[in-house]
Amino acid sequence: MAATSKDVAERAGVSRSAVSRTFTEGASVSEKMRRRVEKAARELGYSPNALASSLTTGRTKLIGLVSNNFHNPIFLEVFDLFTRGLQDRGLRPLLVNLTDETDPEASVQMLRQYSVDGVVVASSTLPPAFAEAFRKAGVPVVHSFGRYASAPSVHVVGIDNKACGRMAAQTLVERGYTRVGMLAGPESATSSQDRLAGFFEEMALHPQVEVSHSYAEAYSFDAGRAEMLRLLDGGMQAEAYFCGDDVLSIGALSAVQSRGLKVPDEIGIIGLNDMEMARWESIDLTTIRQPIRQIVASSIELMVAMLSDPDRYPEVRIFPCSVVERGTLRAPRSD
Amino acid sequence: MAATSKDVAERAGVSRSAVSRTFTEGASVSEKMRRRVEKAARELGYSPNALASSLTTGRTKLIGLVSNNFHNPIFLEVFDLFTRGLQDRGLRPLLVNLTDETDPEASVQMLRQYSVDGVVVASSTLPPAFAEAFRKAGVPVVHSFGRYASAPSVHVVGIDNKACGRMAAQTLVERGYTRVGMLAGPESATSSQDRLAGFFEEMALHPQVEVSHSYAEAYSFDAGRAEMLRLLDGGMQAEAYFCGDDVLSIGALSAVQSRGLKVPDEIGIIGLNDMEMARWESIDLTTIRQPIRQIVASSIELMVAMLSDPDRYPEVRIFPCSVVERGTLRAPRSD
DNA sequence: CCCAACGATGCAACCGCGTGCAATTTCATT
DNA sequence: AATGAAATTGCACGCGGTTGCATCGTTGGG
Repeated sequence: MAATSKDVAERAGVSRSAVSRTFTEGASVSEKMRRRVEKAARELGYSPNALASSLTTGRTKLIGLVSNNFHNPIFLEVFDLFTRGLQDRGLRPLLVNLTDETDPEASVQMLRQYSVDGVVVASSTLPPAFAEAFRKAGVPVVHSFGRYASAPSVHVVGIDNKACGRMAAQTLVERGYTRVGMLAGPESATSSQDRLAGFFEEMALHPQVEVSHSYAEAYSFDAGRAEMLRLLDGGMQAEAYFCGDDVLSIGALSAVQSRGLKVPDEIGIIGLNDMEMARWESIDLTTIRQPIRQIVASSIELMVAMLSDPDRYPEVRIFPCSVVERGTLRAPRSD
Repeated sequence: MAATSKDVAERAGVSRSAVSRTFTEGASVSEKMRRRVEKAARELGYSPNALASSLTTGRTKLIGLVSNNFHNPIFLEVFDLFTRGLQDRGLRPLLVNLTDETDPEASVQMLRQYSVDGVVVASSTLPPAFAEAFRKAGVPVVHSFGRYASAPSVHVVGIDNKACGRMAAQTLVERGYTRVGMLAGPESATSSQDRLAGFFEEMALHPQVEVSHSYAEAYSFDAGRAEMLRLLDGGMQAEAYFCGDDVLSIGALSAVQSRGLKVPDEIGIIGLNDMEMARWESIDLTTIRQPIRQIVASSIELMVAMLSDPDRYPEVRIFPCSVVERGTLRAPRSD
């Protein structure tokens, strides 16, 4: 169906090498030859087969984009940023949706079969071991939104989740809350574990504060709402909650509202992410801002750097987060 | 780096053909040979290079998944469903984000360069011509959420947007509204155009109703909110609005709330999609349900069918929509 | 016991392209 | 105009697999 370099060569009356060279950056071709080949190519609607060429060059420009967060709206933006950023650099994202049923090992093998040049794991819930599996297979990998580790074996770009947990704790303490809780994401998610650890670590410095915690089943509105309803109806209500993610916060707010409680007077909420919805007047969520754009941009930079130097020394890039004050926490004590 | 069939062949003391055959479904290999090859393959961590084999088989199992709706949360679910559905059938989605800056023609060429077996265009806003460009290039294509056409040149799976517009109109008429408006999505989107056309068509049968319309800049919360604010502050307020999509509806609701108006007493809203948020108690949106799962599942079925019969006669699959009654429209007149 | 038929295997060509190398052309220089 | 260097071109091989065809060993039926 599609024209090959042979067809073009014949039509232009030159060798296949010549065709290949006119379509190869920096190859030695005379101006006359190039024009001749390009004319023939145009007439035949030819464009080189990227896969065939990858066989000899060893580069496919395919990047595996693997994630399991297909329910958190924040990841739509993440996918948007990743796909655009990769496209802008001539790279093609091969999307992998890692559900609970899919075998992680199979995904690794699949991406190797397709000879991807690199893999970016975009997930705040997958364990480091997953990204490491790619590294072991010799594939450049960067884990975005991954777990911070002091001695990483793969590139990690994200935030310091523990520090965020502490930050949330400090904020609640400053506001004078004395009975607080953390409504974390799924227990298996590394981000949940770390945020929770930081939260408790900081709270340990404030023994006057009573601390509790529980887990939502997923990073989703519904899970946040369900868990908050359970807490409220169980009569275990704290004065304020740190929710592990904005989606949980917003779900929780809906639950609070359903039970007729006033925010922030009767119950306080602080989230994490600063997703677009957090700004809505009807929500007005106090939250900790995670710099998504920077994380994605930095991940892509790192990936591009690894393509030219696959053995680049593993690096951790942590971006600072900060509290965005809105209306779901009461004002700081002015004592 | 990675082992090749030659390596495996040498190690097992057989020919490369034998290796190829043990990894090819339905090839003639003795049980003894297969075991021998599999052992060597296991020891070397070999798995066949999908790209190299595609060179001779002509199939890559790559499917271009192109969209430009990276801001409507509904599409996160769409991507989730598509990626999982494709994966389950051994197909790999190559994701293409079609922004305003990217040249559509370049995308077509790019996907051809990667020899994708097929393309699914998942977009409610792209014109039919875009999908047709793939067809012209000889690539199987199905346009999901595309424009209904009586004489399609490509496969289209989706809903009858005009009928939805009429359905919304009827619903408002039944509720006794006499001054209504449509808050449509971007003017260039085919779905906007068709929903609007249907809306006006139906309203033409009810001359007692005063009808107006305007466009949001995008299918997004913010755009819906902004446009509704403009309408309210311009004093052009109707009694009820049909919003072209739930995200617009929810943005509009936020605007209505900001201006201190009561829903549904002072202003009514009906949306389209029935996204998860529409069910939230704090939103409780009356809307028209679009059967996303069915549309995606059907699109994938169609794509798979086209892979074995590329010249399959173009087909349009339209799924019925229905009104989901919640709390943002007043009760029907009981006259 | 012989021969036909069939399944298993290897050989070699090919898929579409890149690239080292040698041959050839071009061009500036003397 | 002759000469040497530099630029251009083509040849042939290889990238990792697949597959038609010929060969070879088995098996089964007469």
